[in-house]
Amino acid sequence: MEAVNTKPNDTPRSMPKQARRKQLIQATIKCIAMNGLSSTTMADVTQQAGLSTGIVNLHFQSKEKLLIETLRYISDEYTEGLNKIYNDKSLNTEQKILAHINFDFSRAIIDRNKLAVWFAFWGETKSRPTYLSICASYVSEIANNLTHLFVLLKQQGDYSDVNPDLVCTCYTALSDGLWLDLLITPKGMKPAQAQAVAMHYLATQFPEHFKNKTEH
Amino acid sequence: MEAVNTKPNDTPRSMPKQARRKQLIQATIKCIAMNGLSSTTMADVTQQAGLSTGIVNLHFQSKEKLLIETLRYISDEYTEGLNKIYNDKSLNTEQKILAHINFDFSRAIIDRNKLAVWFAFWGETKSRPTYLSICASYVSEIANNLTHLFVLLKQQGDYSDVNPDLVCTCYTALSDGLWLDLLITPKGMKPAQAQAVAMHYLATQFPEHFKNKTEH
DNA sequence: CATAAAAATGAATAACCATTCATTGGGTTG
DNA sequence: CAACCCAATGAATGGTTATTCATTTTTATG
Repeated sequence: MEAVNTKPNDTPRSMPKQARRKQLIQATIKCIAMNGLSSTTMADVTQQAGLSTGIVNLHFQSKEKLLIETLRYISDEYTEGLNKIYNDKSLNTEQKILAHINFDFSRAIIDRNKLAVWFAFWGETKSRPTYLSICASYVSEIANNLTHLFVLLKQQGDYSDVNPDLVCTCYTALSDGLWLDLLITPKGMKPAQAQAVAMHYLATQFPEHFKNKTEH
Repeated sequence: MEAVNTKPNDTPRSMPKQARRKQLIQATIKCIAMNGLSSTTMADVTQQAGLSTGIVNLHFQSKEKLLIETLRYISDEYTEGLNKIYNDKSLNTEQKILAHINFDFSRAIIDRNKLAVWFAFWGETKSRPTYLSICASYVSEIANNLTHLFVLLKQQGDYSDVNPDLVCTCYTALSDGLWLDLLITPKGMKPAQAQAVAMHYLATQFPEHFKNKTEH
């Protein structure tokens, strides 16, 4: 999913299947951000992609499947970014947690188009088991990895009162809530400020590591 | 909006206008929770309410206006509940903050039907200025009141390092993020647990007041 | 270069959906 | 109880939308 060339300028027929799917998914993200999930039509998506009417059904069979793949796309982008950090042997525990925060509030992630897509799908999870299971699975994957980092960091300081599970739940919820602020009060909440709030919380739990580190 | 009798069993014609509107809004909430905002139709809503086809247009003019009133309804329910706490002269600052948390995770608020509605509308804010302005206004109203409570509490202990604005932002985001957990991982996250996480954060800021208070 | 395979097109279709409005009938008033 | 008012009804309407598939265009093959 990562390495595929997606320049829509290429002669259309020269694009491999996977790239065309990616192009359509990205068009879908733009349409959901611009018009809302509830009034995103197939015509909107194909027009946004600069392609013809039947193209989505050709590549995804149905609108519903396109939407599922769109959710999977942003989920994967998020978890893959984090997994790269978790698996980076050149980083120690503290650095991995810092990288995690940086990633959570990086350009690619807190892009308001994508935030709108996240919330739109979250709003539908109750009625769509498929959406729910995609969300539930990335949530638990990240929770496992992040909790483990907190377990490791706990051993590196005077942190006997710290509960890694609790900190993971709290940090994750906080991060999601800050995303909401970035989405609905873009004037009032800037990315750097949101990141500082997240850092503030981590500093309450791991002061020896994260006090006075709001800029990294 | 509060005191109106809504029993749909009443002889239909006997219900005052306001009550019929409330009935339709509640039917809308149920439909959004059951089918998602994107596939909630006028027919769904009127059927859910047990009324006839044209009823929504009679009372709300259009579907769009029904949706706006539905968002306003859950916003008002939330802010009115909090304002009652803020204005309760029988509570001191600490008790008001405790009541605030209790309210944030009370049955009426964390009902998954309503959570689904919140997230559905949040997902549409980017494309609907009306939704955005409703959300932005309740957010700022609550932030003002809650920040003020933190300012007052700061004076009641050794809290010179506490930043009330930051704590308000952090608590609010945390609370929203915990709502997401309650929505998408209902098996994993229980209301009492979510409330304990919120309390855990407040205890980091106001330990003299909130340590060992996870059950209230 | 001819031919086959694959990808893309877009007009046509059938289903769906929000809205309208002529009609119905319960409630109120004098 | 008659006459009026107005909430409610639901069949009809016109616009929208997802999906299909016969046709066209491009790429790959020998």
